[in-house]
Amino acid sequence: MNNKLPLISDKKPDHVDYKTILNENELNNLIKKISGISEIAVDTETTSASPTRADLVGISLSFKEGEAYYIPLAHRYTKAPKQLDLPMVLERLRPVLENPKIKKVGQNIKYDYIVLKKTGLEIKDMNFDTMIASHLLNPVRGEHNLSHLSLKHLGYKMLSFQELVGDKETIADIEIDKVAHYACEDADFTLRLKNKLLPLLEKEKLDKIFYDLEMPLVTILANMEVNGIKVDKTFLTPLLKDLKEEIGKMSEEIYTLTKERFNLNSPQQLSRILFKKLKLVPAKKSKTGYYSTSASILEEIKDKHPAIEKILEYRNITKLADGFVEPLIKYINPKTGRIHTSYFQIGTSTGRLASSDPNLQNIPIKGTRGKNLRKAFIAEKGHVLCSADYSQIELRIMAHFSKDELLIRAFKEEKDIHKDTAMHLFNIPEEEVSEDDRRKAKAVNFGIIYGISSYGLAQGMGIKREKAAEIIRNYFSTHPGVKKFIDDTLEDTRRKGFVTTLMGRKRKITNINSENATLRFQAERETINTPIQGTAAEVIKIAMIKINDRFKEFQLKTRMLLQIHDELLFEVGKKEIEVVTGIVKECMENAVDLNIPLKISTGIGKNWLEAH
DNA sequence: GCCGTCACG
DNA sequence: ACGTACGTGACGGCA
Repeated sequence: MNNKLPLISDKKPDHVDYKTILNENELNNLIKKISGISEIAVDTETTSASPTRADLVGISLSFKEGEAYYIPLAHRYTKAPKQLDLPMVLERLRPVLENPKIKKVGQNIKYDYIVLKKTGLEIKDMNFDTMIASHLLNPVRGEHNLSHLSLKHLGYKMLSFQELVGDKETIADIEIDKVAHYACEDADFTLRLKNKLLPLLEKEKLDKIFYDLEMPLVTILANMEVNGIKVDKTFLTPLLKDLKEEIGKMSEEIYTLTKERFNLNSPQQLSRILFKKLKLVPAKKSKTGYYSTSASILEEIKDKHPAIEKILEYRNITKLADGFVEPLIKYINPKTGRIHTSYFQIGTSTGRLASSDPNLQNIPIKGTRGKNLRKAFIAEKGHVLCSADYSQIELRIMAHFSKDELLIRAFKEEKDIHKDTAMHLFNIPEEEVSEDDRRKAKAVNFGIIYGISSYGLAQGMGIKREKAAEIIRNYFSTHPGVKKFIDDTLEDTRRKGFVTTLMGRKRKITNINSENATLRFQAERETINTPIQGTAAEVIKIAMIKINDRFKEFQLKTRMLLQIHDELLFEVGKKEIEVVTGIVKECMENAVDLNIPLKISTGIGKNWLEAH
């Protein structure tokens, strides 16, 4: 990395030329200047941090370092000057922003795309997002905002948004002159950053994944957020009422059994009741002074006291009510009747997406009660939901990377992979593999993907560590290809200090040579898991781009709604079901060419439970 | 703000 | 002997 960065300072670039556009004459001059350019940085100022709720306050543009323009549109403080008419400005900017031959540069440009799309303007050719570029260069959390990047790569300390807005409600309440400088800096610095970051991407050979994968994905994610998913409020509201009633009843029953009222939601208080007052014996210690009350611990002492089972069920129901049903109702947009999640493209260190506000990547599917919740996610009238998910994508990728004979053969012959693993692991013929053998083999396969350890496997299988160690030895002797892949990957990473995925995404592994065994083991598991999880993330991203292209090509109305790591969910017009299913299968299974086949399964239904 | 807990892939 | 399965987001409690 470049270690000749300037020290923290208030140094600003010399000779900046920032202008505010307040009348049509100035706008005309700006448009004239823009015609013929090939690249422009765009930044919108808005009233809220959430793009689906935000209103536009102003737009800043820069097409040359040190030169930027701010077009105020909706500043509303007393004595605010008259500003240009929004529809008129949009029509003037449309030939530029919708021109696919002019490259758009932005910092978190998905945000600006959504804000402008709501006004009816669609940015075309989002070419460079400095936030995404920075994350590719170092996939860690929380170091990719504009002020951080400016300091790191340009040596400029920017005025923070907080310093600009102070105690005022929104940016619309701040004087145009102040905002103009801030907004122009945003556009100007974004353009300057692009010029710094592109050579770095090229040097690290990250430009291909940036231009071919991450940037095309921005528009797709933005549209998925704008699409949202329809949620049946009439299903959730009575469900919440029932759950709340049940919670009330259950807590009374528990207090009776424990002969004391306390805050059931407090792990600390619950721990005191169970392990001090009732003198139950926990299986594990805790660091923070009281014994853990987690489900796995309580499961083990379930038959020791009648309250335990009730507490587990209480937890289950409160999790549903407080963690899912209530927030989901709140997140239904009154204008659209739909929930618009937010996708975070730089949210993980492996290249997966993250979903928030609300997180729609962790909607329950396992328990009977939780599963039911998926009935609330429904299709628009005349439509159905179509779900498509990869079968065993991570194990298939492990098979590809390791070239392990048994794994490759199992996938080529479309075997039940866990059953197949059990056969070889326990050396028994197929017809003698019991459900329990299969379950054990499944835990081993999970372990392989996570960077296996005897301790972790023992926990996952509910057996002794020594026994787990023996199973791992067996696995490696029957799967020498996997063993070699793990050894080679670790060796390579110890030398280079980072791991790579199929398309060349890198993750720095800081502690791979640490003296501290705990840190080193953690680093080793990251080393094994990252290429697997990261490549799976790339495969589905490629599929999303291909699917999007085909939908456009065939002018389909089907909308992509959700991505849940190895699953895509679509809202399909009833006439398009067959053609969509075909496209989705073709694009997902042929996203990349590996030495094992990729397989998906699809489902159709009026709600998410039925479709999955 | 951090911790314990728990939902998902 | 060490002591955690990988990657996330979000809740309520507590300091």
